[in-house]
Amino acid sequence: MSTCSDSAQLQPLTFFKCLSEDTRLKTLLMLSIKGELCVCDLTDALQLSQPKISRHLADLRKCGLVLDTRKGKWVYYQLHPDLPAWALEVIKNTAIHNNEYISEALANLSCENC
Amino acid sequence: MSTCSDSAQLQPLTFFKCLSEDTRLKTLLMLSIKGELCVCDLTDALQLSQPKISRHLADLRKCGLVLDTRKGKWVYYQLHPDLPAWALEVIKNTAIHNNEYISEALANLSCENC
DNA sequence: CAAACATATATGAAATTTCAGATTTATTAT
DNA sequence: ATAATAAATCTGAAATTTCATATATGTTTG
Repeated sequence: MSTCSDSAQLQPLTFFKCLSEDTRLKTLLMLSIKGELCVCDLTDALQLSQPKISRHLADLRKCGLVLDTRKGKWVYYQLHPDLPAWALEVIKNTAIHNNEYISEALANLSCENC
Repeated sequence: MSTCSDSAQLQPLTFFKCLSEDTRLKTLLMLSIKGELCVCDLTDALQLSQPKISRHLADLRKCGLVLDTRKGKWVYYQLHPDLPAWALEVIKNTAIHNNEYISEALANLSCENC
C-alpha cells in the first residue's frame, strides 16, 4: 500500500487502507485480542511466508498502527499505544463482532500465546 | 475494487476495502451525516466527475453498503438499512471523530441539503 | 399528443496507476 | 555460524480513471 508519512496524525483514509488487506486486517484484529505477537507467531497463525508478513508489518509500522519491540532474537508487535481512540475502537469493535473471520488464525497460535 | 457477491453477509475485509478509497469513504461518511444524497449532490460536494462518482457508488451498492432509490430524474443514495450494527458504528464513529476530513465536502453542498 | 431535446445517471472499453506476492539479499542477535 | 526479521527488486494482477456512449426520465414545442 501507499507509504504514509510517519509524522502526521493518522488520517482516516490511511487507516482504512491498512485495514483493506487480509493479512494486515487479521494481524490488527489478532493484536487487539492477544496484546502482542512476534513475527513467527503471525506466520504460524496465518500460515504465510515470513517476507509476506514482514512486509505488511512494515506498512502498519510506517502508518503508526503498530509498535515493534525487539526482545533478543524476536521482534514483538502490538497495537500502537498512541493510536487515536476512534481507530482503536474500530479495530476492537470489528474484532468482537467478526469472530469467525479470525478464529482459525487464533486457533493456529501455539499455546504459549493463548 | 473487487466485486462482492450481493447475497452473502458483509465480510469485514469487503467492508474495509470499500472504505479504503477517498471518494467512497467520503461518500459513506457524508451519507451517515446527511441521511441521503443524490449523485449530483456528491459530484458537487466532492468536485469530481459524474462517472467517477457513479462508479464508486456502484461498488458500494454491489457490496450492500448503500441503497439507491430513484425519485424522478434523480437517484438518491443512503446507507443501507440492513447494514450490520458494527459496520454502521464504524462509519459513524469515524465521521464524528474526523470532521476536518469531510468538512470541505459538506460545505460544498448546496443549502437544500444542509 | 408526439417529436425533439435536455438532464441525471450508468456502463463499456482502453489507458494508467497502485498494490500484493515471490525471490533474493541484508541485518541483528545468540 | 545460525535463527529471526527486514529490505530491495521485479512482476503480474487488480483497482481506478477517463472518454464516449447508453438509458431513463422529464420538458418543451409544434
